[in-house]
Amino acid sequence: MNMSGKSAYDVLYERGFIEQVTDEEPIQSLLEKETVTCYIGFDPTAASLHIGSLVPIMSLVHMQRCGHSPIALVGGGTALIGDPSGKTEMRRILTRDEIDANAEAIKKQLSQYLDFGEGKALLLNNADWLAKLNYVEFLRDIGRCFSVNRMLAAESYRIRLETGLNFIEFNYMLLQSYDFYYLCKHYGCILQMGGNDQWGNIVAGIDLTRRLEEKKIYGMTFPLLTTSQGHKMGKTEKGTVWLDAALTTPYDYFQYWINTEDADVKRFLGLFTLLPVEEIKESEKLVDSELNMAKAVLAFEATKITHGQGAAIAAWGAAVNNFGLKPVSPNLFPSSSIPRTSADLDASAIPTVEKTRAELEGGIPAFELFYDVDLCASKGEARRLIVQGGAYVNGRQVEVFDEKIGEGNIENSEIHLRKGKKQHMVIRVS
RNA sequence: GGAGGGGUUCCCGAGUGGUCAAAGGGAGCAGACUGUAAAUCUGCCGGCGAAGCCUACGGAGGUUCAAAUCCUCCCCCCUCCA
Repeated sequence: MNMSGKSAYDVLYERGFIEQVTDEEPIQSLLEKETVTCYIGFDPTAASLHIGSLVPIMSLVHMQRCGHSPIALVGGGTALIGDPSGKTEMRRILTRDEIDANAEAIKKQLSQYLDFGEGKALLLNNADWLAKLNYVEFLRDIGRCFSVNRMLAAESYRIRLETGLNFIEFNYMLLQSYDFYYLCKHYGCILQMGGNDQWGNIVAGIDLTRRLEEKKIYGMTFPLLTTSQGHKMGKTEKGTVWLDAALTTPYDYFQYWINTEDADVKRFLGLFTLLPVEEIKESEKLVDSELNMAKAVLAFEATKITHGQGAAIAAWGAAVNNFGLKPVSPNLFPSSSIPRTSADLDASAIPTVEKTRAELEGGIPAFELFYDVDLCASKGEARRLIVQGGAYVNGRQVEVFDEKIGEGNIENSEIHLRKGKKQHMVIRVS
């Protein structure tokens, strides 16, 4: 229970986290009355999590805030196998070293969201127990509890049966089930949560634990997010939106969220911010372009959670500067710490490259410059951009593809480049 | 192990000797319209400052003036049989 008197179940439910639960009533009362240890697995298949993992992360945050005891399980062991759920193709099998390195990085990342202080939350790696398993013993003790018939009926496998599924992937379910059993036995974990594609794996773990321990445990899944347009979350022109500031800058992260489609704003505020639901409901009254204020708050709060208040303010400042973002009125989202005036503007988050005066001497053809500062992936693309009228220098459209940009364009030691309406780049001249 | 079908550009997918940087769709980029939204319409969509050249149709060789297309070997995937 948190201060508001809401149980974790209520919180998760009203914020839109819950897609399916194994047993609604028992889970509700459990979360109301006891300190529940729950877990979610995170795949260390990359060195950073991306926003696809944000729903699970936020769910653990809420669990912790409500006084429960989350376990974030890094799947160092299961990643050696590769989860086939929701995939149409087998994924590349990573080496042990790659996975270990990724697991380490992900641990650090999760620490930004959850307090792993003594007794508050745990961060475990299933390689610690899975890697030690003995094949024959495992088959005898665990394998015998699984019905191949039932496994084949699982949604996650059925899709793959059409294109092919090999034995290593087929075993993934057993290992994840074993994780749940292991965490239940050794850590008292009785609830596993995850994306809805994990339903089959979660249920299998519950069955296994019932058979081995005669203990009833539970599962909860989250909706798999797509935007209202059915697009996958977290993909932009620059690729995946990562949680690591080195891979996706706070500025780009902020931009990703502020570009949320109208229809998704309310849902996303519930899932990706910690603002009270009552305030989020208020935002329903916003119509048309007023909705952009709610988007600004969403972007600000989401950036704050991942990158901190300072980075969020800087990203917001850059948005005010570049896009004329309007301040959010004080009576909207009173809990948000978004700046309400542009008085103390900090635009330092605009992407910047450094150049010396000497480099600009004589001028650089515009298309080369756009390529050089990474606004365009190739010179050809830069040429097309300019020809199509999408390139700007200090707000002025570039008309000739090889127009020389140089000292003459420096204003206040800066040259401001823009690609289309949204992508800005400042050249700071020293 | 045997028989058959496949592996094409970011993804799906057409192409089966020159007209192929490769149809079509999706994604993406830009423009118009807007509200940094959606929808719609238009243009673009391998690289190189033009001609032209280079790189690309699983991998390695070969045939040919010419190969994504034909031949040989290899790798991988699927289906049926064992």
